[in-house]
Amino acid sequence: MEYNFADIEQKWQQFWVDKKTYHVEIDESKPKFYVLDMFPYPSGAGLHVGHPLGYIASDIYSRYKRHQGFNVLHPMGFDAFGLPAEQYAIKTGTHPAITTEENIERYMTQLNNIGFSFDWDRKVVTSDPDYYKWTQWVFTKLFSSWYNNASDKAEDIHLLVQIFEINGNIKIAAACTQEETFTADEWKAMSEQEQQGILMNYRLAYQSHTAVNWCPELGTVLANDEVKDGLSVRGGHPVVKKTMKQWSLRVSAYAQRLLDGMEKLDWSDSLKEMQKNWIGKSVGATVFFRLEEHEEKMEIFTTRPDTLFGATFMVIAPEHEWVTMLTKEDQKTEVEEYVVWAKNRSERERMTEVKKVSGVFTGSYAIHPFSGNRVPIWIADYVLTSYGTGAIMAVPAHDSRDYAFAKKFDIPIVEVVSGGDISVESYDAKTGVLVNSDFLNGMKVKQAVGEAIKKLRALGIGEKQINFRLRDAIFSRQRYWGEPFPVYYKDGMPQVLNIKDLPLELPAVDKYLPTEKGEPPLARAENWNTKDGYPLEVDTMPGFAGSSGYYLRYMDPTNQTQYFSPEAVNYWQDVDLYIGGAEHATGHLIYSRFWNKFLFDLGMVVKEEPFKKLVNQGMIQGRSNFVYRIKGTNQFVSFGLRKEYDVQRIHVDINIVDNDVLDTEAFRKWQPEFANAEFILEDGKYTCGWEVEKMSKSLYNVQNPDELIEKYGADTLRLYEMFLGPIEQSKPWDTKGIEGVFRFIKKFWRLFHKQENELELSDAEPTKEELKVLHKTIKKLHEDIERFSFNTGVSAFMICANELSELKCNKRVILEPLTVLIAPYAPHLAEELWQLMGHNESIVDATYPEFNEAHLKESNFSYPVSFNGKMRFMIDLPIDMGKEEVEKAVLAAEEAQRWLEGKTVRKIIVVPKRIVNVVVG
RNA sequence: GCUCGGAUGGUGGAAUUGGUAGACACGUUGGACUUAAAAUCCAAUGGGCAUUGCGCCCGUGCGGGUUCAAGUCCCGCUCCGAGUACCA
Repeated sequence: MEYNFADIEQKWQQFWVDKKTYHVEIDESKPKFYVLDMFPYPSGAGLHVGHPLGYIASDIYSRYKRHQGFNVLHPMGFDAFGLPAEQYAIKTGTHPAITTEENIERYMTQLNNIGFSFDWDRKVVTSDPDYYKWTQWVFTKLFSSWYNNASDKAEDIHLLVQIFEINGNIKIAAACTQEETFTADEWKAMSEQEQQGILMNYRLAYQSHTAVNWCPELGTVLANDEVKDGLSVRGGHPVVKKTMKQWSLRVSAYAQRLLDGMEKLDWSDSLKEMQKNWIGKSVGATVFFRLEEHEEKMEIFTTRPDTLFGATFMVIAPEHEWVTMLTKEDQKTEVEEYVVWAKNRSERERMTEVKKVSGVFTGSYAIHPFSGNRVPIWIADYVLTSYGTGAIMAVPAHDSRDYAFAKKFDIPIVEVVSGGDISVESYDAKTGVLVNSDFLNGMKVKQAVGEAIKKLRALGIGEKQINFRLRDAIFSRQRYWGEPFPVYYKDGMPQVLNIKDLPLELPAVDKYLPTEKGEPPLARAENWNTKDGYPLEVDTMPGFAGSSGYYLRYMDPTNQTQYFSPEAVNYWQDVDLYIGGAEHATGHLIYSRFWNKFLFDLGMVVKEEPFKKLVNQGMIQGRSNFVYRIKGTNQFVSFGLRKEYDVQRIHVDINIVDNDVLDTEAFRKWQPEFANAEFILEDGKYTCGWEVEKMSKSLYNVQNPDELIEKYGADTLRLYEMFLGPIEQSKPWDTKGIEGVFRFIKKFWRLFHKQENELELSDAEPTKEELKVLHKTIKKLHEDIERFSFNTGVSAFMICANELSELKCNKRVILEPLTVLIAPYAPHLAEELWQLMGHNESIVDATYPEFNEAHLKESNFSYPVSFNGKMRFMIDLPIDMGKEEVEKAVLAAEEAQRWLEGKTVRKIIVVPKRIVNVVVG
């Protein structure tokens, strides 16, 4: 008798395709439920065991919701633009579209082997012109919109032009990079060119000269979230700052809404925290300082206006536009040297040498707005151009960075908030009483902040101000394999294409490399112009362009005239459950929310937030194995004996290690250099060492799901991935536990079968005991699935199967509901059993078994009895017994006597249906 | 540095509201079945002491505390992971 998973799984996967079991359509008669996975980038390496983890969880949840009568949208697609395919193209000349297509095929096969309930009719591929048409279309909308801070939403750029024509930009409250003001008359007097130039400062998709993260190795610009520790996230190449003309998205306009929107979301605290930090709201004041020898006033931003009297110097960034203006003749050489040095430092150096204090005095002074004192102006690279105004007032007594700087350059440190000891270190806390601060003296920090701002406002030299760390997203990439911008240049000014000219398809190029002049690969394309001969943009969009709105396209994936129809979005609304990795916290998940809010402002989507609930699956780490070679020899010593020799630890392929025991023959064949390896064994075995590391090819610890499916079947893989541990936790992959799940599946199968693998079910009435087992399981599974505790869910199935085996229960009334219960977890197994039990329809729409409390009713409860908090014995008592009787029964119990002997009972705690604790002394 | 997680047997983990710590598995050991292997089944399995039976003591990273009762709550540490990094 054997459970033949290979045939059964094959059979049902085919059945699902033939019957279109997972195809969904709008169905007004049912409530909708939208379960989304973060779609993968189809890499050449195929799936490893870590990828499907989240997909399995979401698949279980989708199937569960379907059993409960929901119309479930559970699509899958591919984030298909990206660097690896392009790098491969550069090496081999193969068009990235071809590589991508092949990889997608492979991914789909692998995914289908796991038995997912995706509706492939809704597949979305970001590199497909049918799809990126709409990415381009949204870009044109962003280009034609500005952000009105008064109405707090995006509006059409024509409305802005109308306002300019009436009032100029004087009264406008907009998210913009425009600094100069102009009147209506001035606006009207401008040339078309000039007007377009001004509008660019308001558009939500805009072009500007900005300092960008340039990665020479990749030959492209990267967004902030694509750079970590001064290196590119993809590839780990160095990144430098460079000023270039680039497209950006004005994400910062939405900073406050992105922050506010999170409150209602059912996301993990850690993820919300990450986004909050990334958005980085800080409330403070903007203050203008007069300059001693110039008309201009220097604007600074501070979160501590209360400490104004402690400002003993000012600092501007080395890139600040006033560096030359403020530099005095005798400081010139020094300043120039410093600025050159600071600019040439790589981002990486600048980051790793944070503690190194450097700077130079300009020779100029500002005038303190309250005291009238002269305040020296310094240049230092700890002040960044990109945040605030690129200039600060330095309060060394209450800011650790200013403190370090003042100490190094011997600048006075004046305490203005009491509470610390500024002779030792700065006192940064926002508690204490103001001193040395004229009219602020005696106030608490919070009050002083308010009073200082009041005074600044009265003097007309300052204002309350909110700043965000969130930067606009740089949207240009100097690469080939991305969406072309729907943009052409007319007299040097960018214009967007009309929807009828979309999609603008990627042109053919002879090589996937920059041109000799250093232009991006698209510049190689022949006749890369509009029909009218205007040159097209040669940059392409970044990876996050296509992934920002893909969840919307799933709702109506084949629509040729619209991004998605109003009917579709009104029905599917938003994503109810989104499962994916936390690594997208500051990238995709911010961009997507921005994208959605923009479309919400346009009235196209119905929910302001796209992802109601979000679950982060933890990473699956690798478990590496090691062998120990005695240095300079070809002798390998077993783990336990390694300390007796001078050894070198070497990674060994986990596929030739079983339960940490090395297959020495396989090892000799593994790599030529080990062909003559000799082994020093322990107990006749070679035991390997192990360690949890990243899952990576180079560490020989990659587990491929295909091999496991071949050996154990998809249902076992599904259950095992869930059984491994909590979904949100990172955990090492260790194959040895899979046997236990495999045994469980076979055991489950055996409940329904007799020796010859022949179905044998009894139609007898179930016993009380059997009903209890079933209903206990129903209850447990319901609770576990709702709190995404899939590991305990699987163990509940195991307990159930163990108990039913013990009871030798093969009754239909028990096993039939159980089959439905397990269907979301092990769909192939469930379908087969369901059919064997005589059903002609797929199990996917079978009604989920209902929990009946009555079956769990007990007449007795087995009380654990503790003495002074230590559990000593159990006592069986009627469940409805009153506290006092319980007390009596416990004290009278035979087992209790030895604990009571010679002691006085001080207190008895009885918690009904929980515990009894007797306090003796 | 800051923010957020986490630490429970040989291993993965369970304990949902403060109430029997170690569910469920893996592994290990012993046994049954078998010519043998596989598969399956049974038993033991946190540490220590006692094994003449009942048993007893210790035990959830460390040190304190609250409580009849703490893995769970509070205070102070240590270590590990993730995010972030001169954000004024």
